[in-house]
Amino acid sequence: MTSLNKITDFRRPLAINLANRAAPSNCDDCGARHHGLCDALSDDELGFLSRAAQRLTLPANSVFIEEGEPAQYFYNINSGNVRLFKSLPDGRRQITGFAGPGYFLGLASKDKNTFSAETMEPVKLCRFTRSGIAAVFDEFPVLERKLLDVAMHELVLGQQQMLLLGRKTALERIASFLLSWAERLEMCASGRLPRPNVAMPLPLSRTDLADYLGLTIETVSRSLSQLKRDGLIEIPNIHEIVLLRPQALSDIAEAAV
Amino acid sequence: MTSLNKITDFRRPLAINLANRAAPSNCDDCGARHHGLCDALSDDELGFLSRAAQRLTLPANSVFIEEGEPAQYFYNINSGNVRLFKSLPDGRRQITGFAGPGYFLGLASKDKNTFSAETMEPVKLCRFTRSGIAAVFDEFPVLERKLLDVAMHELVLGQQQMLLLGRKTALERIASFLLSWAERLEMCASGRLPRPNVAMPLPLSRTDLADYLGLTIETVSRSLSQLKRDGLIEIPNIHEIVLLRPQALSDIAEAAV
DNA sequence: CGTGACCTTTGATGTGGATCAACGGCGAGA
DNA sequence: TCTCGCCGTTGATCCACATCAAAGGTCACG
Repeated sequence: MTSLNKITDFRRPLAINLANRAAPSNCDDCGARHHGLCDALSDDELGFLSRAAQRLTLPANSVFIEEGEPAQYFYNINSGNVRLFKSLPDGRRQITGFAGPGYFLGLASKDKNTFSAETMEPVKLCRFTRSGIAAVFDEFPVLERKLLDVAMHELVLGQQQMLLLGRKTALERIASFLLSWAERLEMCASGRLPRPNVAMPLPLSRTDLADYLGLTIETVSRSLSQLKRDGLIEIPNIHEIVLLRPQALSDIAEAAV
Repeated sequence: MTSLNKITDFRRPLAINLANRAAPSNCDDCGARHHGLCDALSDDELGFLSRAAQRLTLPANSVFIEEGEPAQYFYNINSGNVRLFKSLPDGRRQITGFAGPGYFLGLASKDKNTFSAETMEPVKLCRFTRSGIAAVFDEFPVLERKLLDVAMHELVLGQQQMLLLGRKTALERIASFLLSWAERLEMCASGRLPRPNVAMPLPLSRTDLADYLGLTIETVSRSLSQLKRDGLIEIPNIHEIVLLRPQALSDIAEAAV
């Protein structure tokens, strides 16, 4: 058995992502509470799942799902983060979401992939064949109910992002993003605003941020600088942000009048 | 039995919409092929469904799902079209999709509605309670597989729209929209480009178009005029458009280099 | 057939964010 | 420690689209 074929241990977070952002999930290392399918699965079910996948390790910045290519596999991320995006021929890029440990990728593609996925750091993931994942669903119909829930949550997030991209100003986009990122990291007290004065890890380059928010890196940088000038955030270093006044950020994000 | 409680005849198109645009579907009048759940349902199943809904008739321009309100009901549209949208407090609006006969609405909302829905013309629809729709799912698990398929298609459409809103120019947005609308109306030869020189009904105001594409009505009007000037489309009247050169439109929409 | 309300189109002007350009900070590698 | 390359920041300028304004078009209604 080669390393590529090593059986996956599925007793790890198994949240679902169906092409996009998904329910919050963290890797074994971080200690945070996990969400997703694993909550619903028995040991037997986990064992069954584990017989259907291959484990792979990918270096940083490798594109393992390419838009337009035949959709052969489904992936479950074990560690590391990936960006999901669509591109235009002239190089313009729109990041449609980020996927971290526990997310599923590729389920939305019927025939050809409709988006690309690229690792942002070294990534470990499990690969399912089409028939493998179908067998999993046949065996555990409960998965489908769960998946449907997550897919519908994805639709809600997609609508939020459409409002952001279609109608919000640069500053509103940045404020909205900071709050939604805090929510994704479960830094919000019971679904409300994030707690202030806590350093929030932000493992995204300015380029990623710009391509996610439909802006340029210069505008992203300027908007962050303005929020810093106005005392709403602090930027101790490039990969951390401290939210000083979450309520003020929320007022900007939602264009409170 | 009041008219509101009249039993629905579910022997009509029953495609699914989960908050957004959905798989193509047309009403009984139009004669086009229908997609969706009805393909998968027996007469018994349709009968079961019919006992779970109320039928309602709404006038034009009535908002029957309001963002932020408690999510009590699910709806299945029988006739007429509705717009789905999110708003900001200052009145900016983003239409996230349109739903026509056969579409389901409200499934994505867990607690509060995350979007609003407004009729664009007089609309007949069926209303399900939360427990009613749950019973339907318990009775016919096949529905869930179908719903999952449709939800995933919705995610794909959502990603397309994010690319449009985040990275495309006004002209590219209009061209993309015209092609996707033709696709929705099933005017495309086997999933390819729409047939040229056929009048395409376009029952949207310029305002709706602008709010869907993240533009202003003036920019929409100017872009359509330019396409007309360049000989790519004709506009016989405000509610019809003829695509003269679909390939050229596609080149613009996809920013072919 | 006239009136008025509303929508669309077109033109003139304004502006938010893109583009172009220069500089600075930081980590890798010799 | 120096240098190089890559990012991120900041400033100057530009431009695509928004905003402001006005003139048709269309349709309902008396």
